[in-house]
Amino acid sequence: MQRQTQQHRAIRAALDGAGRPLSPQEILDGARQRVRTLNLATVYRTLKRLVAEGAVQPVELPGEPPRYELRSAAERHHHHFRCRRCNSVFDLQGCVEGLKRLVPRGFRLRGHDIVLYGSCAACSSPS
Amino acid sequence: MQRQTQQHRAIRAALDGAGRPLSPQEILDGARQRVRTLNLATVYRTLKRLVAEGAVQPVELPGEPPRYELRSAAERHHHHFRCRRCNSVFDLQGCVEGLKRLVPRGFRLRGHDIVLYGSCAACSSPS
DNA sequence: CTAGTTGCAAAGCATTTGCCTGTGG
DNA sequence: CCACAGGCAAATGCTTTGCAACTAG
Repeated sequence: MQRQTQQHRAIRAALDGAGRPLSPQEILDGARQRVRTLNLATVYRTLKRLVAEGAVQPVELPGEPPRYELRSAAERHHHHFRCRRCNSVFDLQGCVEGLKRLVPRGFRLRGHDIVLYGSCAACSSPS
Repeated sequence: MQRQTQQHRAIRAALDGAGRPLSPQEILDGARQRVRTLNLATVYRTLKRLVAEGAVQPVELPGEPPRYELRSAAERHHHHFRCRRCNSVFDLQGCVEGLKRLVPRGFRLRGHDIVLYGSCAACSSPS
């Protein structure tokens, strides 16, 4: 059964407030503003439970540790953009067509991941 | 400068003989048949050099540890297909258009990864 | 109350690095 | 020769786990 602890709430709040996939460390940083004593281990344990119960969705990019986002923000089919400067990951809407063309004869296509790389708005603007 | 050590040769041979992307541990296992004393650290160091000089290409799929393949097998821009049944990874030729449409205003697009999932020819055919 | 949660520290793993020995050219 | 490469072990960095203390219900 799921207890309503302040840590638990702080972690959900951090994910909710971000609006983009966060790493466990980023979640810790965000959630600590509400619960000073929050521990990284607790973040991992809580994430595990949230993922198991479907409230949170892991976002895995090639060659990188997993990030996490609220399921509500990931309800629809979407992909991700990673900024090579600040390393943040952003949700993208929409998708592309023509993926079937890439599949060799005899293969059955069931799903796909698309990750775009570049620099985000903040990092692109000459501040 | 690149020395022609037996370890170096054994690692290249292992990659060459496999014909598919290998994990560092798989490379160690394969190359040890030629050089018994070969060390995992050496595999990592050698891979790093081979990647740096462009002889080897890392293959990173979401949520999985990196694998490595000889560049000759990955010459052109390409993407990957991972079979969810046998877990094999296949090279795909070609690419898709319309990726720019996904990018939010102000973002700069520099590159992308596409991974398709499904079942390969062997796993799709009712054997 | 009391079972589920948390904090802390230690344990795990995969990968990297320091350092001294070995060897290719 | 001798600088680069390799072996070994210790050091990382990220994630998980053991355990005693704590707290939500």
